[in-house]
Amino acid sequence: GHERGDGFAGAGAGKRAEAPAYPASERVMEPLYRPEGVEERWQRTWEEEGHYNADPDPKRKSFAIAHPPPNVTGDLHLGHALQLSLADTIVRTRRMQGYNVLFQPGFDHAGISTQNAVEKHLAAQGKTRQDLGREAFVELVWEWLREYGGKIMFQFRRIGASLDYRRERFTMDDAYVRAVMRFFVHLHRKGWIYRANRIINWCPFHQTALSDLEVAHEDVDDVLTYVRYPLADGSGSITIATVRPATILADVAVAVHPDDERYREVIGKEAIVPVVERRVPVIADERVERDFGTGALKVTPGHDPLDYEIGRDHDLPELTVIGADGLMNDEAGELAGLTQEEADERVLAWLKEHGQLEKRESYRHTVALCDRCKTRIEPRISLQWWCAMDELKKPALEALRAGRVRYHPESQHRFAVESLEDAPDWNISRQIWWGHQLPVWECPDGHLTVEETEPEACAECGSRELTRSTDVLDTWFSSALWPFATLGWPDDTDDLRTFYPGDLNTTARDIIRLWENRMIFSGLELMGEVPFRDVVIHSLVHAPAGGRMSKSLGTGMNPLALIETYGADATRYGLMKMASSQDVRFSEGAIEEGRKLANKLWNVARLILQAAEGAEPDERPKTLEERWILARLSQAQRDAERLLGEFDFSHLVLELYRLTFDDFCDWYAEAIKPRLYDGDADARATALAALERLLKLLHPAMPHVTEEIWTNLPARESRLIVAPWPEAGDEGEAGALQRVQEAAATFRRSGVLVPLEGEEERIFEVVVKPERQKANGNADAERERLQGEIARAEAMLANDRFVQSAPAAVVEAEREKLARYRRELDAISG
RNA sequence: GGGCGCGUAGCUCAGCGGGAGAGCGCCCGCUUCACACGCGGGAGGUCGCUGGUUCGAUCCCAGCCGCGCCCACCA
Repeated sequence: GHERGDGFAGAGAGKRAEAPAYPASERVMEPLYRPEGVEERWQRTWEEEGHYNADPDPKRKSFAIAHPPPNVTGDLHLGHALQLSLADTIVRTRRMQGYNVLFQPGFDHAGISTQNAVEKHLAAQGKTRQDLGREAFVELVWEWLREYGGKIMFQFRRIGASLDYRRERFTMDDAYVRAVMRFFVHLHRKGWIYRANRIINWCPFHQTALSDLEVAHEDVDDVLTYVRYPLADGSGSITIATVRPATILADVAVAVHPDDERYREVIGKEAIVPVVERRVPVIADERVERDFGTGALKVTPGHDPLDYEIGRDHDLPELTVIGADGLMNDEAGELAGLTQEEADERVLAWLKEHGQLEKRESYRHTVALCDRCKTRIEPRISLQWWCAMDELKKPALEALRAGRVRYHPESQHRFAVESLEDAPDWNISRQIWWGHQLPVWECPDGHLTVEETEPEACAECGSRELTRSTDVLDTWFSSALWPFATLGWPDDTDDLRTFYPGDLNTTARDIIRLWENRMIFSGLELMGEVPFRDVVIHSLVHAPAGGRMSKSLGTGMNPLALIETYGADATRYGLMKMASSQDVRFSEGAIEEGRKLANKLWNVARLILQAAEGAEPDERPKTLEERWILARLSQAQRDAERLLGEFDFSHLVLELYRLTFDDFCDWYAEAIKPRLYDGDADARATALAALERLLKLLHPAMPHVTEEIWTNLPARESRLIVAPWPEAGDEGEAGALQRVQEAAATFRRSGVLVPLEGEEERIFEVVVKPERQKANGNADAERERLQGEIARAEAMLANDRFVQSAPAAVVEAEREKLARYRRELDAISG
């Protein structure tokens, strides 16, 4: 019963509208490029014309990205926007290169996270989920999804992400639920899913078990209490240190390190636990830290993970004095019903009264918190479902080690491998209300039957009185299936055959263990192949002042607001520019830069289009600057392809900026201006061809402005979004490129004309502006600089050790530099 | 405690063995028909610190100092 969100009014999924009427002639190209309206129009048009659609086609090579499904309750944040920008840039390039591209959208039900959001909302009305009851609560969550799901897809569309929105999937869709059930049953039949009573992370607020990965850690100021435990034989006492006096009631031993000289005599004796006056053994265990506190540890297997381990190994009983709600339970005797803090006070009072409180000191340490609600985690022994990892992770590790999945940057690869190697069995059951209920049925005799759908009778005793487990699955259990459950698995579908395995996954570092590794092992187990070849770990964008961006801290930033101000193209550009190292501070300037690039493109297009009315593009260069710009475009294309292959988006975008500003506008456009004004047909034709190439290169990163310009080009019957990516260009004019670039560099530095040997000098005549001539006034300073350079180069070349040991090319380059400096100096002086 | 990453111009960041860079900001000059959201010019840096390797180090190595993120059962 999930109604799909519809981002645009009237832009129904898959509805194909008539081609929109935006004839070029009716469009006025104003001097200032304004993205408002333009972007939405193209987003709608592309979608309506079906350019985002991915349909199985055996004749074409396919390219697929299953985009990470966001949490339905969340707003689009900068991380999403960045992720979408990166992936969409690749996707659009592949589409132009002729691939049958699937960019898969959808949502994650995000179990505890969603439940937490809805509970917060209820709390604001003074209600709890218990007030509603499970059924009504789950219905309320669905209502939320209907409200927010559409919002998020609207935001995805608004950044220009070319996802196939017809294929929107949700991890709670009926078909998806079926896949999740199949996965559970599959693993259970293999014997890899089992039920066990162990100490787990328990959130007293959500009243559920959590996996280790859902636990956050935080430093807090606490108090370390030193407590004397008398020895039963009256031979003295042993002092332990604890931050949780209330748990003393559940102590079952005191442990010391076997090699600790101080306690040699005590091992094997009995100590008397305060308050409850229980006699417990003093045991030796190597896991006790001699340097901490007194070196003696109170052992409380019921309430501490380490103590639990020690207790198991020493066959100690497991006592429990704290209940599921975090309050003291009936076992705590007269403290029952108290909060832990209250119980702490009572225990401390008892200790003081009996002279067993040695001292208290302030102590800063890290505590475990529920990642969602920040409630202190209560380690608790509890019966939960587990997924054994030993067999499951083997093929995944093999695939990672063999490079069948590669992480970018490579440094993350080792982390992925190591964290998978270390992955312990996975606690997959949760006691929350929102999620996939376990496909486990219990009869009155306690037999469990595991089936994908409700069985008629207990598999063991035939009883027909079956109750379904109320536990739900860890949300990542279902996310693990995303790359293929979205394509119809467990059925054998055309979609699966066409688009699985996919190519790429983009994600942040903190998701590697939660998601990436799990998609890899489940893909291998169920599909027999890894779900993607490459994983791009993108930057984490921090607040401008540093630190995490977070709505609760007030340091969040809404990408939609940026899009409103700067446009989606500029926002995409800016985010990619920022995506350099692993953590990066948000800089609005980067987005402003993107806006200027869009405006620059717009204006150089105006120049060419105004002058080239009626011309046809012709990519046959006649002059030096034409040969040069076409070679330069080819070079830029090669660089762009390489950078995309390396997933180096920040350099890609830098390269596009330089290409546009420095080379296309400042040099090429300036150079051809006089010919353009003169009505030179060749100049117009080549300019149109060059502009087309430029637009194609820029389209994946900045789709809207480029498409908008494209429609204004003469005789454009196809959309830029599906225009063929240029053939790897001819760079035969690399010589011209180098000559012009060199001259350009020289020219810029010195403001002096340097004639090109054997070339027309016209290019410089046309480029020269009055201001540049004036720059000659600066010749003294320039002369001085050149003289310095010459002296430096001469000294270097006079250094025998340099000449003999430096690579020949380096020495040669230095000679050339010296010659050039001398030429330049002559030019100024001469 | 472990892992990853970062300290380069006022700010955000490129560069990572042979001339210290970009964008923004700042200063100067330009409203001539693509763009003043522009163009040209300029100031501004012991490239975190200390050692080492090298003919030569911002770049490689080691050690410090500072910062961020992730992980971690010292109660």
